[in-house]
Amino acid sequence: MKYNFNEIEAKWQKYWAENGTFHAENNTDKPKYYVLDMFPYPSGAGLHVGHPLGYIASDIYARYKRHQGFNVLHPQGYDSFGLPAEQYAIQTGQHPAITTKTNIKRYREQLDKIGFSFDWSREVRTSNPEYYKWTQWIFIELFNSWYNVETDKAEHIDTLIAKFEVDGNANVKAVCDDDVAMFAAAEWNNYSSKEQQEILLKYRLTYLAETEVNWCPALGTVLANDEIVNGVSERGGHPVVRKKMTQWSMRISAYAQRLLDGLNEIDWPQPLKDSQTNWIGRSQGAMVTFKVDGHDANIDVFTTRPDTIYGVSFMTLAPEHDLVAKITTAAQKEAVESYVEATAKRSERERMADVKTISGVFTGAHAIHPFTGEKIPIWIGDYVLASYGTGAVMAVPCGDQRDYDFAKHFGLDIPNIFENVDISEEAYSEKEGVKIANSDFLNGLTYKKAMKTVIYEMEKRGFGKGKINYRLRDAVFSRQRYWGEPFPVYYVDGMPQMIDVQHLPITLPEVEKYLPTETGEPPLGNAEVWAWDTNTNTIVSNELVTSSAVEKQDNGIYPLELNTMPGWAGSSWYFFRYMEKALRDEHFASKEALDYWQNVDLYIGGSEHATGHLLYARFWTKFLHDRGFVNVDEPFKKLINQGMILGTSAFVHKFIISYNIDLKITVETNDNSKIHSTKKYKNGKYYKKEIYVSSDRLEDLLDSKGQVLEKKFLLNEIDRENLFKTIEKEHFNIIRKEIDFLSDIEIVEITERAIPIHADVSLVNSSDELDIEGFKNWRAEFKDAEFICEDDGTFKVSREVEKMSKSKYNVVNPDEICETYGADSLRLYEMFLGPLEQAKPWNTAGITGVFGFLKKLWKLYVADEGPKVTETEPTKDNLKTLHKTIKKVQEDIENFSFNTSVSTFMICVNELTDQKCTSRAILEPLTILVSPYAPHIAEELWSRLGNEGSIATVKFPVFEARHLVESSKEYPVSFNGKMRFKKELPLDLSKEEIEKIILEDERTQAQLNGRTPKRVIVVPGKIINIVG
RNA sequence: GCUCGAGUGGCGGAAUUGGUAGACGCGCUGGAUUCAAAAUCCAGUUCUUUCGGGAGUGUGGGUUCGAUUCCCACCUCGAGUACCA
Repeated sequence: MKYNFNEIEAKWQKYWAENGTFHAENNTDKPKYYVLDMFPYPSGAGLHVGHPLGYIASDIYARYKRHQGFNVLHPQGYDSFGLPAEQYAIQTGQHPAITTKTNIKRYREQLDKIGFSFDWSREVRTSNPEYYKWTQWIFIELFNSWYNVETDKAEHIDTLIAKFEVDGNANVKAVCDDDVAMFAAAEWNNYSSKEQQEILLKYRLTYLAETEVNWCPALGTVLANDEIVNGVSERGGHPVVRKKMTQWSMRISAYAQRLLDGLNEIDWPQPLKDSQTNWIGRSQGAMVTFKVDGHDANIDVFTTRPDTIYGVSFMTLAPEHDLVAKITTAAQKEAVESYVEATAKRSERERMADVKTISGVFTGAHAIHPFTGEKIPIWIGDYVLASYGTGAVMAVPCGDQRDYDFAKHFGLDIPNIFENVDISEEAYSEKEGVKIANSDFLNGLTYKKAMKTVIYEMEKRGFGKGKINYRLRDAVFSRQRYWGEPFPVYYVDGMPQMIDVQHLPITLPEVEKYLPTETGEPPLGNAEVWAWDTNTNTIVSNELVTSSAVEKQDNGIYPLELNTMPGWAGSSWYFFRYMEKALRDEHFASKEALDYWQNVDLYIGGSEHATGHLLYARFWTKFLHDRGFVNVDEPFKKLINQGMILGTSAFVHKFIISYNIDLKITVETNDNSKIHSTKKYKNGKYYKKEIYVSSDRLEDLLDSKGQVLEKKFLLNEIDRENLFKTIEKEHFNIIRKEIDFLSDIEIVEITERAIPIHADVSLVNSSDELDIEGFKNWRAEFKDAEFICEDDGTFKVSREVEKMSKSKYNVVNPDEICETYGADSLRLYEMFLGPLEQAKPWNTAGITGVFGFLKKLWKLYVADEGPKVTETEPTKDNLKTLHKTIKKVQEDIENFSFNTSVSTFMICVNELTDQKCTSRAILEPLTILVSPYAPHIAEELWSRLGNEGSIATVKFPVFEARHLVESSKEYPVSFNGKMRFKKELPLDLSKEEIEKIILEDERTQAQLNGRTPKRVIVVPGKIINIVG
């Protein structure tokens, strides 16, 4: 019987679905193991072979853990809110919910074909009200929380109010806005409710504030910092500008230190930890206050080098700094204003692209150096960022290259405060290896000592203090989009109010259009039924809202929030939702479920989420932990980044030869004399011939960019000759017909070039040969294409590795692979390509290797006539092969080295085939070993061996070392470290015995050629090395 | 610029604490089978060679009996980040 993979795979996929084989238990004595894949966004394009890589790896691990006796949770779901569905809705009017549903259906079909062991009974979709009810709930809890620095965790806002009522805010240590005013308990108690709410907003973990945001006009929404790449939007690459807007923000900055510390507790790839560390950007230094001369104003600066304070010779403010307008002198007013205006006009991208140009303007004002009392000029310059620190720097040109360049450019002082350091060429920015000079009480001190001393001194004198600054900004949480979670928020008198939890979910309203309103409000502004009735606690028509200010009456009906939540809202807690299966309406997950499953043991996904999803998910987990809703502090214990699968693009080379011609015309006059003339035929017109040339004929003629090398002919002599014959036939004959008296045609100005064109990879076979007919029929423009082939008549394409994408015609669809080779082949091949973490190119040609392996595996169990497994005792060799394989495969899975275990299986099957093994004692355990990788064939063979039920939870074979014990070893014998020959020797020989035997060997004598060895190194069981 | 990661046959890659470099697979070459093709099977396949051997893991040095593996310097490619005071 043949290996009929299509039949087998369909059969077992059906079996698994019908029997709920992979449903995880919530009540069991088994140890738990939670394997999770990063949340997929169901895009319209469907999956290509690159997408399932991580899913296959996690599936192998999940299946392996089941064989090891674990209760495995391996769920899957969809991050189904998001921009593409909405963009599509804007273009077509199709409701995003419908496209999303269609896309999910397609995803599911594709995933099912690959044979994953997902527990679909726990599926999650972020756009389902049943799910986002709890996203809204978390938002409300964040609103009702503040960050207590003393306890170093989030607490309910009530504990803060209690402190205010008793003590005011003077002694409250909280993470809050910079601009909170001090008040006493009595004042607090006398504030109006609105005043109290305004103050509390400055403390809440999610708060409404006017912030400078990244506004993307093309997308009509704001973007978070991690959604911008190189100054343009990550999706679509549209320009982004700075704009002030009232927005919901998340006080993630409160968690900066804990997010940093937590990295030490988790098993994540170092580059990913590094990028989070960078993003959080902790820097230790001091906050120093400079007085402005002649004004009642201070400039606070943050510096990491307070030890260099005596080197300050000027200050620079960001052009956007609040003080700029106030302190600028009349004489400088015009220059400053035009500079500020010019900077504001420049987009963020321009500013970033142009790092080299130094620009700035003197304000005319001076600051007072806090130690020396000297007057130092205050400048503005766009190298100072408004959004970092205080938007102002104390410039120390001798110690900072940017300050140095600025000073040089504008001719400002560069005092040297380093002992024996030359700063005539550049600043000295090293911290170590130098002593401070010209700095009064800091003279002679090293960096470390000077830091301590100067901070102590500043704190004593009251104009500075030690401070840790973070680059991490609070995260903007509002999006001006339709397809996202609505906020459970309505507004009374401009103040946000939370809707009571019992009335959730607040479901997304229907709208006519998915675009912003004419007045520039977000798409929800188009909804007609989008107001909150506090009497009935229902959503009612907007018309019922009365403006209390105008009509002086309050009917209890208020407008709802028009923004929606960002994409990362739903994905920041979904891993907890999978734990709960039954009572999803009552809680986001039950206490029992949370206690049992804890957190994700293994998380596999791409590194592109380093500073987005993976940071936000950690933030929300820490918050939920602080408030006692979950009992873990980190969501993902171990994380692996799978590498990208790249496409192997195929190129055909279009060779274009173009030329002008001169015509020699002979006119016979009446008197039979002849006039010869030469003229350019149809001025400006030239002839062009396009032809496709097989890539082997182009070799060495193209440079690295695919351009034809100068002055070189692209084609060999014969090809050239043939080509011109064709040209003559096609072009010249036409000309000859048109013009009488033509005596000759001369070709002038020949240009040749070759253009590589992507050909669809499905038109190319494993030997890089193009299916010419297929190519002609592929697109209309190739219908009449002509080809110069190889001598054997084939046409070869050239190959290049690129990102897999539609536009490069190198996308490979997993469905087709499953159809032709089966899901088991796909799974094995994805793993076989190379290490999980590395980027690697896909080339469908190679899949025949693993496909052949599966057929060979099948033949070990099933002969043409029927089953061939016997009850015969296994031989020693059989057992050795099996146990070698058990050992290696187990080690490989535990090290996530899946590519090497596929090789191991191949070796195992090759050996057993050679040994003609038919023994059940060997072949039965082998099915279990293979089952995590190729589950369908494993199930089929397992059942053909007469077993009942699924192989999924059968115990993994146990490795027994005794089967690998050897009595002899084939020693490699090296001379000066180079292996020259091998010799089989018993393993129980002593070093001396080995040395004696080996020196007597005639091959040793031949190698030594009469010399006496200086030394003989014998490592028993390993190697023999003879030196001399 | 800075921070990470990686350089091994024609290609994907293997080599577990320093111990036989190139496992396994693709491709290629030759052969068997076949009317023919596909499929299958067998042999070979790092380079070089006067067929004894010699060289060889990005380059140059070092440590060692022995280095793809450890150390130093450099080159190339990839990823992330970018005026962070």
